[in-house]
Amino acid sequence: MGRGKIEIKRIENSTNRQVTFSKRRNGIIKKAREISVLCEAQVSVVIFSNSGKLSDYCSANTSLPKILERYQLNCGKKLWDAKHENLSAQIDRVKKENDNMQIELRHLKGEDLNSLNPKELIPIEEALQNGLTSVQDKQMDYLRMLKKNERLLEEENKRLTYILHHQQLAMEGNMREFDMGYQQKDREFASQMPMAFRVQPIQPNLQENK
Amino acid sequence: MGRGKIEIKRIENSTNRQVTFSKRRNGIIKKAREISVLCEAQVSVVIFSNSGKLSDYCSANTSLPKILERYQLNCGKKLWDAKHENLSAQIDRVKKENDNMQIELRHLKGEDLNSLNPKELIPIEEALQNGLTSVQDKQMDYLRMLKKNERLLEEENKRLTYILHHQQLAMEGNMREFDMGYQQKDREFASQMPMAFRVQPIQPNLQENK
DNA sequence: ATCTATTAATAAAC
DNA sequence: TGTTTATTAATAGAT
Repeated sequence: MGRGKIEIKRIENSTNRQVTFSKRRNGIIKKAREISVLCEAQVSVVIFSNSGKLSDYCSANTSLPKILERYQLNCGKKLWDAKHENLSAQIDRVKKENDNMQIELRHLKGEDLNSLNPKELIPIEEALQNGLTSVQDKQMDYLRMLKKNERLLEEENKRLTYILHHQQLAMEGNMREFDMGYQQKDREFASQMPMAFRVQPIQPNLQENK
Repeated sequence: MGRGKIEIKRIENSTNRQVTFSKRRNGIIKKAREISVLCEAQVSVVIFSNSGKLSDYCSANTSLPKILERYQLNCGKKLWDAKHENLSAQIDRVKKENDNMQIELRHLKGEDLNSLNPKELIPIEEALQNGLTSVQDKQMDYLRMLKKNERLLEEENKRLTYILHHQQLAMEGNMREFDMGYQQKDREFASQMPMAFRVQPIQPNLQENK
């Protein structure tokens, strides 16, 4: 059907192939639509062109998943069950892991101990002892850190109080000597103050382990 | 194309419909084969007749699952993923549960404590204390039970030794008095022995909590 | 199923 | 890509 008869074999001319694909694809989809209407058939057509372009048709009142479901029921072939089984197996695996952890957790919380014999209690007791030691060590660490910060802050406090006191004294002095000129006096005050008591920024390491 | 033109609408005559279905189905599958050869296309056709009969075609060098896989990749539509999504969601849920338990377990075992602040350590410490108390209580239970059984067994031991001793004495007596007839003696011996020392079955309750 | 008149599809050209 | 047209292919109705 066309200007000449063609053999059914790969069309070598790429343009021709592309054109023929387009026409015939439309033809097939038209035929599919027609048979589905004329004969109340459920039809699904999926076509990938040479270049990877997808075309598909599915008769009205149904869907590709429905047709595929019916396909599986009808001929018993598995289309996606392989994946399905993989996922199911994975669920089982993870659930089992879950159960084991659940049991371990319950035991560590002192539940369901009656299902254990005396020998099985020993490693649990050890784990609890170790855990408790670790947690209490960590708490001690925090406590020490807090104490240390407290000490630092107290020292800082003292230092600031001391400086404040001296500044007040100095200001009172300045007030009295106001008539005499004060530039010289200021410089003298600064050089007399010990290094350790000059105001400096300090950063207590409250979060040293973060 | 035929002796007369037909409208594309349901064929009412059932025989006609059946015949037309058969012819057109063959036509579509032939066309599918042709396009796949002429244009190197991948084609899948699935047709269910009105009566439920399945016909299908899939181009050579591929398979329906492969085409469907490609279909999903290509157009993103979900074919069987609705089913899989349930399973995937379930996996995610269980995995998350898993992770949480894992973290809890690690904390109880004294690991990864640096990621916790001091307030978060408190409930963990309490859980460990409670767990430890429970486990040690249970161990004490077992210990008490063992001690109790030991005591019972010791008493039983004494009782059996006592009976054995008396029987030996009696047997020696019997031997000496063998000539005189022993029926009467036997009955006398039995009535003389105190109730408490007659052999009785005893069942130490080694597993009283099972 | 097979036949065949007729319509439909389409290859090649534009 | 879309249209045209000569030709082949598909098929409706009959057998």
